[in-house]
Amino acid sequence: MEIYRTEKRQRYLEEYSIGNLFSFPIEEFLEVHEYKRDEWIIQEGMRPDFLFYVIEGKAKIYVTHQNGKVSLINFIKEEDFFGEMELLNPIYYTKGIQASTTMICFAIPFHRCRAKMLEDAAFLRELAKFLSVKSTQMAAKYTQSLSFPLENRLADFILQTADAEIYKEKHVTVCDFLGVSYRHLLYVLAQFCEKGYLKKEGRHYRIQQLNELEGLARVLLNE
Amino acid sequence: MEIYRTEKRQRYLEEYSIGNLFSFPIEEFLEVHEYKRDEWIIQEGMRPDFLFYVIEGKAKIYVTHQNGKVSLINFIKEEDFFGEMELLNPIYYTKGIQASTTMICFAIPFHRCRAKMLEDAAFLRELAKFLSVKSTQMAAKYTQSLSFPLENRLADFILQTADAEIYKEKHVTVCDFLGVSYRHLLYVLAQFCEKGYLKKEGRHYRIQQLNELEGLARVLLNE
DNA sequence: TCCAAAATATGAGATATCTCATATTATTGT
DNA sequence: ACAATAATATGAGATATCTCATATTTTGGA
Repeated sequence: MEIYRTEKRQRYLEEYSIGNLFSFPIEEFLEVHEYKRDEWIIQEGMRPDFLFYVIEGKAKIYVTHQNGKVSLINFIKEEDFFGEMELLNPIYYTKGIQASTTMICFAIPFHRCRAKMLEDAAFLRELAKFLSVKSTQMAAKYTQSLSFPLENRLADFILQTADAEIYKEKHVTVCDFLGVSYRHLLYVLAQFCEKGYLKKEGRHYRIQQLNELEGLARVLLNE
Repeated sequence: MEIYRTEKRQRYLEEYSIGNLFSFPIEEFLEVHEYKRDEWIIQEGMRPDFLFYVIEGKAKIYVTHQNGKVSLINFIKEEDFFGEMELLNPIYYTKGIQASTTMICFAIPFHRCRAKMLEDAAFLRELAKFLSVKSTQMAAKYTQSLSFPLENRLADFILQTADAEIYKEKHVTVCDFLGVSYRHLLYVLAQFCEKGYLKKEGRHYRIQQLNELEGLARVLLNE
């Protein structure tokens, strides 16, 4: 982890202003943190000292269950907050946050800003909006996972993450995210290839029949 | 649906004050609504005109999927808000809300109060807290549903809903809530009886081995 | 009071998904 | 450059869960 100082910090403050999210001057309190790929930004079970706002990069939210299974709850991306649970709730079991690319965040120290933030309607409105979307998404994911087999959820995931017809997510990550075993994921990917929806090219997959995948993903839609 | 007027309204305003959730005088705007058991308070896909706050009773949040499957997303109980998604988000697919007991709510009309509420730090702080808990709970339910078989989640549900050692939820409701088929729910209940955890008494079940059920439920714990 | 609808119950067979074992192939740190 | 670790791959057998069919019982409303 690296904390940007002086000019470098200043550059980020100017380029990615979040002043509009607050009705008090926030800049002076902002730290700019950089995390490397795979670095743990927040350890599971530990309380962070900052509210974070993502400027660049992606991260993953993990939780470990008693039986040792790990769930990838969600991805965090540009313009998301994290650490907001700990800002609002004195008691909270903190999830682990791991950078999946190099990540640059604004870090707002609780000890200097908690009171101000909790009094600021502009900020709280943004935060409530963010939380309402988050909660809606989780509810959607929850009901989808109960109502549809992997086939549908995987099709959706492939479409969301594919880049120019190439799908190349790590199987291990996808298993944690979609909550299925490695074995089963490979079965369903193999089915997609058999049916001609995908074509395996080395360690990647090329989308061959977009329509079919869209059809499978579409039934999830609604909310 | 019945709207309480004059004295009856006044009685509820006095007995269940929510003035402390706002920093502006809210009382004058509050309507007091009563809904009968099984009545739909909000129709799926329709936008409500009020933010609701539950005084008495319980309700269920439903969503219908394209394949016709219905999911019971969650229960709403005393002191919960609903309609807050529509307050915050101009675009939102509204879930259906159905009273499961007689329900009495404060209804805060959007057209008179939206602006005030969205400027009120005290209210927004409460709302953000409420949403953060909701989102955390959904995340927990999501990962649990992916990581544990029905056995564990049902044990937890039985313990949470049993009243004086008697479990008597409707199977149909439980299926929608836990996202399993009717058939499978009955299988697992039958197993619990075979193992002696439960004893069937007419249409109810009596808890016989609390410890065993707690053991099954405990592995969900964490967050 | 009676009928239709809802809820409960159970069997049989299918399938979605898991666990475990075992190889092979990348990737990473020293 | 090499060894250790992580990721990919595949088979075989188990189990969690679903679908469909069918019967009985309970319940709400005309």
